[in-house]
Amino acid sequence: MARPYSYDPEVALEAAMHVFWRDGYDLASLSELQDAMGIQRGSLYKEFGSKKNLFLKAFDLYVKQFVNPGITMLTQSDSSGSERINQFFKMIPKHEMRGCLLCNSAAGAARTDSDVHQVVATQIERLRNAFEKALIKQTKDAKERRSEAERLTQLYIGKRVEIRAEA
Amino acid sequence: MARPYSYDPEVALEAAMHVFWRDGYDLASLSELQDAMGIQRGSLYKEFGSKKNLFLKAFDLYVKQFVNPGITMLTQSDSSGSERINQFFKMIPKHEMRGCLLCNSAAGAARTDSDVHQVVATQIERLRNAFEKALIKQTKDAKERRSEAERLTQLYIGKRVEIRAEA
DNA sequence: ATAATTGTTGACTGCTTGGTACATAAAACC
DNA sequence: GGTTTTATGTACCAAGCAGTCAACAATTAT
Repeated sequence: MARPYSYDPEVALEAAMHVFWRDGYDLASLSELQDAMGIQRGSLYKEFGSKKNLFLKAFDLYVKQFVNPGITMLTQSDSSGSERINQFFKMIPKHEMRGCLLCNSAAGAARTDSDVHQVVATQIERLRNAFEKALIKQTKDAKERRSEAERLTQLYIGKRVEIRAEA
Repeated sequence: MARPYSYDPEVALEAAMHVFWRDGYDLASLSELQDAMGIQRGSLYKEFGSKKNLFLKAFDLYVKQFVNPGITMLTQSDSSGSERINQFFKMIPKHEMRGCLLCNSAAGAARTDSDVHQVVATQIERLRNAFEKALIKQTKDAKERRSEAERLTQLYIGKRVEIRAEA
């Protein structure tokens, strides 16, 4: 009963995700976004509402595609916790110029906008909890386990930020 | 033989440093900078040339005021290496919203501009070398020492980025 | 066919940005 | 006191930004 889409919104969203990943929220201009997504500005706003909303949806997609597998790796139980943690850190690409969208956002957009702050904080907390779970057998004391999970989370963020900075 | 300054350039530079520290390079607008520095735009450009140059000078000042003391702490020899490393990490403010200008820049401006990239990379390397020196007695193998210094550097960056993100 | 609905397009708006130009003010030298 | 020198203040500029809007196109229903 109306004109059909000339593009796939999910494909467009994935393209937007990669722009935000590469350039960060602030430096990702709408012109760049619409070029990468292959749509015009009006369509972009009709579908996604605002730049911030587009980012939040792109961030969700990133979580599904890249954060969740890492968390699964840390929390699955078919190998020892320390082995899973090792595996997790080995998975970090050594020359990924884009870094990690979660870490990039923590260092960037999350500071300016409280909605972005919230979703970023939530994912960092998920990661911390995943580390904590992976440590449950080898570190019996709950407080110590928590602080070790915090350290591992910080180490992960630091690695990704540094690799990105030096790339 | 000419009109004297109505302000102290060093005081103004320090004010600029705090703006860059709080807001980051991109979000620090010239309007904010000139307000904080208490000077007008013409004077700012006559004295500092460009926003980037002002940042580079402010960054130098930050290194003198905040990075060098940390490096001294790590490399002075009146206590054991592990004690100095502990001391270094304990020195990190637990609720510093601004984080660390070096780490913030590594995650931000350093990616866009190659001059900024260079000065940031240099300071990160200094920090890494300072950790390495602090480890010299307890870690005999040079390769292992190097990689442990890398880990400590990444942990430091991650801590400061995370503290800033969650503040 | 025609009407109704909804996606598409691209020009347009108002705003902010970093940077510049120029008239003016304040000092020192002669 | 006039000249020179350099800082100050401000109006201005082009470019880029996020976001809007109205004409247009493509489909379905009647």
